Amino acid sequence: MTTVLIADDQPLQRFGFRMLLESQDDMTVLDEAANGTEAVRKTADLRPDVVLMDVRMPGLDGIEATRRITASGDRTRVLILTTFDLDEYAYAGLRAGASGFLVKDAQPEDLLSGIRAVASGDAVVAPGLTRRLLDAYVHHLPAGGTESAQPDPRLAALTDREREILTVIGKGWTNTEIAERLHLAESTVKTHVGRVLAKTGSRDRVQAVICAYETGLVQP
Amino acid sequence: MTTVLIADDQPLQRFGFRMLLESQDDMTVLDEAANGTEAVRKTADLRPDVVLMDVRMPGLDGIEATRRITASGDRTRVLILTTFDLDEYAYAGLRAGASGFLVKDAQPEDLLSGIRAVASGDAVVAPGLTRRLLDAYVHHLPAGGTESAQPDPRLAALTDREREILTVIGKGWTNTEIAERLHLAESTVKTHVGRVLAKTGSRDRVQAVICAYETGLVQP
DNA sequence: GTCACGGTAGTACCGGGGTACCACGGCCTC
DNA sequence: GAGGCCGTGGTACCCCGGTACTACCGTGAC
Repeated sequence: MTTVLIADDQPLQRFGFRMLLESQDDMTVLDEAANGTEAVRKTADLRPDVVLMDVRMPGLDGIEATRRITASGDRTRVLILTTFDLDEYAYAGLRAGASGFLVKDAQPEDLLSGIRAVASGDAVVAPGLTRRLLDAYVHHLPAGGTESAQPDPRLAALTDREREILTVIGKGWTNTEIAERLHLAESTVKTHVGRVLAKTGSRDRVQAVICAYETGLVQP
Repeated sequence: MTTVLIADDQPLQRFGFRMLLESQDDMTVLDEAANGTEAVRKTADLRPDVVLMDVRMPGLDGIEATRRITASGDRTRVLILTTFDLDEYAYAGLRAGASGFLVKDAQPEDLLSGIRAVASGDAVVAPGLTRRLLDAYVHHLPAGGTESAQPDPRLAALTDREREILTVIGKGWTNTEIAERLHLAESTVKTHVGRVLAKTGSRDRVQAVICAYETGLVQP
């Protein structure tokens, strides 16, 4: 019997998860949490096998909650769920010690099998992310540079992080949103944005967005 | 007995809604749709009382699907659900003929009562949005009439001048530059820009640029 | 005539964006 | 060890962007 704690700030989402999990006879939902703080506390109290963790939550977010739970030394595994398949969440989540990372796009059966996999000590990553995670980790290695497909010279000077920043600028995120969603200080975001503007020759973020579209970094 | 069609691209979300609705003895879920096209087709086939419509869906989005459903003259009511309380969706959704607009933050009971309200002909709007909607509608009433073969619904409500303004915003011009090059006062430009943002559902000019690219008004 | 609408223009206000700095830790390469 | 790059963070400052509200004029519809 696998015991699960559901951490999500949306009541409807929790309801759906609970219904799904309790329809399985090898799973029990011990409790629910509406934010990261609650998740950490209830995990310490209840010692579930798996915490189903949403990333975006008010107060303490899912990533930081994951970090605290895995740092506590408990054998509780964390399976992170997010609405979007944003790489940054995956990196942060896995670095924080999560055992798995799924997008809410998943089929119910995938979630269930993901929970079972995580409970038994395996790791699980959403299919669409696996390749990009590998790419990113390969890129992290010193040898990595066979990538001659640099599309546009304007992007050549950007570091990985800066390219990432440009991407989310291209999605219309404000500095505050970038800071929140990438777990950075707003001052750091401003530093990055400033460097992106300088390197791409953009006067402001509007021109940076245009640059992102023109270089194909983001697409309509 | 209220019949409902669930339109959402996320299987887990659909599952949650279905479970919630079918736990009520005055509601029946006729079917589910994973995108806007499916939603329109199944609505025409099944004639549900209410369509529970997600905004973000691949292919045809919830707003456009809503427009087609309400334009068909059926008595089917559309209740739009979105993850975020973004005003732009609300404006566009209600302009498209939706009978209600709720955020997924809502309590399950709120969703249920919302469905009942909509089914009985009432309108329902998420509490946090009501005030802002009223404020916006004091200015310009919903645009009626002229929409026909407009490529993108978000541009439908724009006047010629406003479309022109959006185009140059998409070129990265500042308000000052627009004023100079179009021989206008900067205050006039601001007025136009403000209306463009409201009508396209953009929070700021960055999102307006994205809108311009996504609608094809400007191209990379 | 009057009403609605589009285009123009103004004022006032404020918050976020952008800049200019500086600083520190980690890592890699001489 | 020294230097450089990168990512992170901070402070202080200024200005543009966006909003709210008001106003006038011309045109077309009724």
